[in-house]
Amino acid sequence: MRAGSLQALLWERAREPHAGRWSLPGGRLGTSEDVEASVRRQLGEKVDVRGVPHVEQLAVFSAPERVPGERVVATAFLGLVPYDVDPAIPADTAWHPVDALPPTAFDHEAIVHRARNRLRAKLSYTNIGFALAPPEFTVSALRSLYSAALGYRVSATNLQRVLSRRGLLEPTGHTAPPGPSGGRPAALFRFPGKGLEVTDPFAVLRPPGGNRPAGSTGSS
Amino acid sequence: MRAGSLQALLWERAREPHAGRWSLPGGRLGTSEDVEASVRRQLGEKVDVRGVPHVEQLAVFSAPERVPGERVVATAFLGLVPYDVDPAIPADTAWHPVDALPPTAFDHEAIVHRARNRLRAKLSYTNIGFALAPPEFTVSALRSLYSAALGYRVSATNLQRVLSRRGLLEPTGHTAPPGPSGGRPAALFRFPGKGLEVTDPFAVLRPPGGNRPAGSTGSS
DNA sequence: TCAAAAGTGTTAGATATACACCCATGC
DNA sequence: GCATGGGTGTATATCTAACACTTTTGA
Repeated sequence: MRAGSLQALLWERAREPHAGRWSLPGGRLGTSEDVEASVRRQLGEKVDVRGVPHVEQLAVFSAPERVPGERVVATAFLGLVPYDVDPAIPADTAWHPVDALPPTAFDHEAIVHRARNRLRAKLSYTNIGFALAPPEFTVSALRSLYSAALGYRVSATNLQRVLSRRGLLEPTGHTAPPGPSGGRPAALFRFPGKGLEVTDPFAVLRPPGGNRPAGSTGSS
Repeated sequence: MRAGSLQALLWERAREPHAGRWSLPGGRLGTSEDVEASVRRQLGEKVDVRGVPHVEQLAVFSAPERVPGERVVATAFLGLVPYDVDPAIPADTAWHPVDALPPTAFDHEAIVHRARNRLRAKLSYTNIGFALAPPEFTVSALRSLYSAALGYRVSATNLQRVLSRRGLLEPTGHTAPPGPSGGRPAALFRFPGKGLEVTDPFAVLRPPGGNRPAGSTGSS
């Protein structure tokens, strides 16, 4: 997520198969780590990205011919980095807009699009924005973020109201200086939580009584 | 799903490790099949359940010590069978209520609970009920199904209205005969679609315009 | 004083639950 | 006729998008 569009970090393959095409960073699972630990390790070792605020499983891709040669089963992950973080990445890697990917290797385009859909869905009913936003931000910066990720124009007015109602916007008391052409200085906010929370679990078909007890999320 | 409660098909382990405990049906992935094909094959071969209307990936379980001995990575699935189907299952397998499981092997209890949570969520925003209901059903039968799966009392009145609005209830024109104590005969309905569809994708934070084009689901 | 950006008040629409009331059948 | 289960009509509550309007700054 940078420069006003949702972007994915891809790595240009030097060797066959699919030399010259772009692929997602990844690697083999070690014998003493689980898949999430493995993803975080690969991100650190291969593209030097650390401290990713949120990582979650997407799906297993296992079609027998998805990769030439011996069958490879991949567990795909969605990992999110705040838009103000710009890690030093190797020369053969680059960020690419998710809506205009270069030629990709294997089934990695499908994986990226699946990740995008997951992100879009969770922006609506969770606090997942915390993983894409800097520690402090203005509502209009958040509006740009949501617009870029969702693919349609989001109103800052209503975004603030919806997120405030859910307790996802905490004023820090600070303000950001206005731009060169003036304007009222924007208040700065933060996300109160640091982990993923489901904020609107009963979007429809809610249980009777309408009472929504305070802390009732949990995902087993 | 049978006898008024959500149930899972488990298999009693005869051998160590975890002999006597109950485990989910499963097995190794073949070299020429993907994970979904493998799941359907295992269900057919091991517990003689075929034609499962809906199967979906849950998550990968990969903790190094989840199974004694050599590390085993499992891709867990949620599979649903209509409540009127009662396949002939082997002697060492049985249906168990998801809310009162017997001692389970490995991390299978966590997997079952995760599956239950996934089902509960999707009952609210998809047509996943089609996989649990018979071809034709009354609204009150559907009410029992939803109540058992969700764990709270669902009103038949409102269930009918909500599902009708979404186009998920199609009258067949037939009626079911009343019970021995009388009562108005119930109309029979069917689910129009046979595959999973997201019916309420924009529960919150919907895009501007409010126009929800007819066929806009898709999950990549 | 004016333009620009931020933020608030208010309205209207959609969707859901709750509950009262009517319908059709068996005894 | 009356009990029983099925189905509809009608509030009411909640949440959201839309939009007008006010606030605060720089030139």
